[in-house]
Amino acid sequence: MSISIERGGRSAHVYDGLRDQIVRGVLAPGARVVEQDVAARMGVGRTPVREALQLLLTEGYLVGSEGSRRQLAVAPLLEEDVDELFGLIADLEAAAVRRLPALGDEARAALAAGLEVANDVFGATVTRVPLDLEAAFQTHQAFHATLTERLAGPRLARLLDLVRPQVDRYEYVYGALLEGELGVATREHADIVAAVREGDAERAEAAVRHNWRNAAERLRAAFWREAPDPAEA
Amino acid sequence: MSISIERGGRSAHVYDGLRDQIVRGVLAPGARVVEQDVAARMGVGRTPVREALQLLLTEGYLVGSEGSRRQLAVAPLLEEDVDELFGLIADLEAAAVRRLPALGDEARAALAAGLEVANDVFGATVTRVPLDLEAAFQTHQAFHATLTERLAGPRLARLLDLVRPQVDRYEYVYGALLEGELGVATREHADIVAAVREGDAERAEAAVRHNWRNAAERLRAAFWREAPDPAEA
DNA sequence: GCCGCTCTCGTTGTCGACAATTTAGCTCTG
DNA sequence: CAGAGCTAAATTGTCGACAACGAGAGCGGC
Repeated sequence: MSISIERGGRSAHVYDGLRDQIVRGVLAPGARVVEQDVAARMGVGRTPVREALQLLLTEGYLVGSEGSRRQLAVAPLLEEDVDELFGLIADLEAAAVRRLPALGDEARAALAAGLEVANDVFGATVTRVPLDLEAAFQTHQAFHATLTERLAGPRLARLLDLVRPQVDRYEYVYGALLEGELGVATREHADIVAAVREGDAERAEAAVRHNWRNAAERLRAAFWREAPDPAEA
Repeated sequence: MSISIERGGRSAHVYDGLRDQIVRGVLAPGARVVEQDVAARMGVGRTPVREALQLLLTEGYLVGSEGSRRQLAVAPLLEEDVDELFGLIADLEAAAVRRLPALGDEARAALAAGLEVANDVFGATVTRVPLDLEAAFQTHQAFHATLTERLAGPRLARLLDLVRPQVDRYEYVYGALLEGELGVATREHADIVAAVREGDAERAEAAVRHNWRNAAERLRAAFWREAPDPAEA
């Protein structure tokens, strides 16, 4: 799914479990995270936990209290971060899409086809009632993963892996509020697919930016509507 | 040299020491890094070393051999990475500069003034003979740090901190080869300063991209001239 | 009753030891 | 002499223990 530590050690297991719980809100923003508790809960020693925790800290899922002694807590979701975060992911995906001309013709066609399938799956998921939020979340992730996985070089892919799950946190927590508006996202995705198919990098980049800007707008509207001051740890 | 020194833990000490040695080429690309060796050399246990190593791994200074067991080595400097890396730092700085209008008038003036000073210091350093490579390296870092430190939000600043030192590796190793061409960089910086002073975000962004594109070009020329195949771990 | 102090507990930082697994060298055989 | 198998060293993953530091509760003084 994401960066993941690959080697099937306990570190990776702890990391995956904690990250999942954070993204999905099981571990609430602001909740304290204690090494020993996690170790006991996961059935491992403190060393793998420590390793996973450090990774989660550098990736921004956890924040450490200032001081020589780090006190870890789940990073809060702040409205003022939405702009920067969504602007960032837009810039990064735009950078990936800009490399569209570097792809060969048949590779580009394959990419467009893959994107179309991914968007169809996403569209089918979000129109089903009742909405399966988890499925919508995953199929949406799949679309954007498909978009960049063959366009981004290793460094850019790293940054995308770093930023995207943080965006996912916002999308997941507020996904339920956006229920009626997910069809719009499908149409925006279709614009991206069309631009990719034609190999028009400039238009594709614009479509990507448009998509993320609107996503941020939708999200902020939901913020304001539901939770004027959500988590101010 | 960075702000990060005083957060006293042995972890930080090991991290700073190793990163410095990698950026400055003391630890050659491809060199293996063994926990116990580092621990013995730094006079600490393996735990802080392990922590520092993991950080250096996630930041891309080290690469791990594929397999269940991670074998760490200093990441190689490859010519084909130059494009992506410099394109990435250009995108990120451009994203920061794009927020220029969000700054107030007096803050913008202060930024322009600070940049001018930084560029003057850099210019004075690179025209001195013989060239003090270390000083040139640091004053160049200082200019770009000044440019983004008040424009970038925390997330963007994180990504910049992540990418910039990797660019620095290339600049440091090949800085000696660029000796005669550093004056050009000073002029490119002056363009950035002028655009910032006038608050012209678009022109500033273009100047930033121009600067990095040229830097990549200069670097690649040096690569090709001196080392057709430098470090292929 | 409120404020400050102390003391205990909680939590993290660090280390050494042990186990597992890979790697490299060595020997034996064809 | 070459190759395969085996053994030993090297290196990493993991754990439990100990020490240091901070936080919060309880206590005493004002």
